[in-house]
Amino acid sequence: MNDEELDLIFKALGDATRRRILDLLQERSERSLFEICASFVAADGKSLSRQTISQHLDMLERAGLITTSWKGRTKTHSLNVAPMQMATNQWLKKYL
Amino acid sequence: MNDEELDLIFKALGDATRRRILDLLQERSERSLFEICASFVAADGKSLSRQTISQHLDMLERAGLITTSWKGRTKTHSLNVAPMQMATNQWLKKYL
DNA sequence: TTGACATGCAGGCATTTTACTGCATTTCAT
DNA sequence: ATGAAATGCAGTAAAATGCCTGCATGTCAA
Repeated sequence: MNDEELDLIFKALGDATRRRILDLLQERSERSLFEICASFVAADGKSLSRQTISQHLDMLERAGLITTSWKGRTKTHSLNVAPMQMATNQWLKKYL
Repeated sequence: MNDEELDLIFKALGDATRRRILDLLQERSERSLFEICASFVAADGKSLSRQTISQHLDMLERAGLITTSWKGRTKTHSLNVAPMQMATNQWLKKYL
């Protein structure tokens, strides 16, 4: 876990939309991009464009916080908590 | 602890320079801007300008991660771990 | 009181981030 | 085989970030 990885993880967590996506995936993983968009609309009507959500998902994936796999023409996104746990154990822990 | 505060905290942590400043202040608090600059040079020779460090300190202060007080013509910076603890307890904890 | 010390403020510039629109590609179902 | 469904890719624009330089302000010490 080097500085660049910690940067990616904390930057990914530094946006309310991305934190909400993680919260969604913790409730239930294996969600498609469309399902995630729909959940945003359902929750508060304030919808972001599909491409915007997709970019957030890319950033979460680059940080290792989600994993993806293709099922036919849909790509499913799942939560991966390992980076948060590593960032906590290897850096944040000393402040807690 | 609302979304904006969590944004500020995680964004502040998403930069290696700022994490290093926090690490420095945990070793010993009540450091001036000049002391912090000097510690950076001493550690690896790779120095950032005084104003750049000052901007990082501003961001850390906006996130509540450091507190400041004036002693004559020097401003001392001290660590405040409360925001990290709150962010952990109120959001991050569920993933650990 | 004057000069050096510590910091603040303003502005510039390149890069990144966040949002969008429009078009292309792949895959499934009819 | 054709159309709809799910996603990807490219490009744009505004805002934020990270770095810098130069000048101004306030404070202590000789």
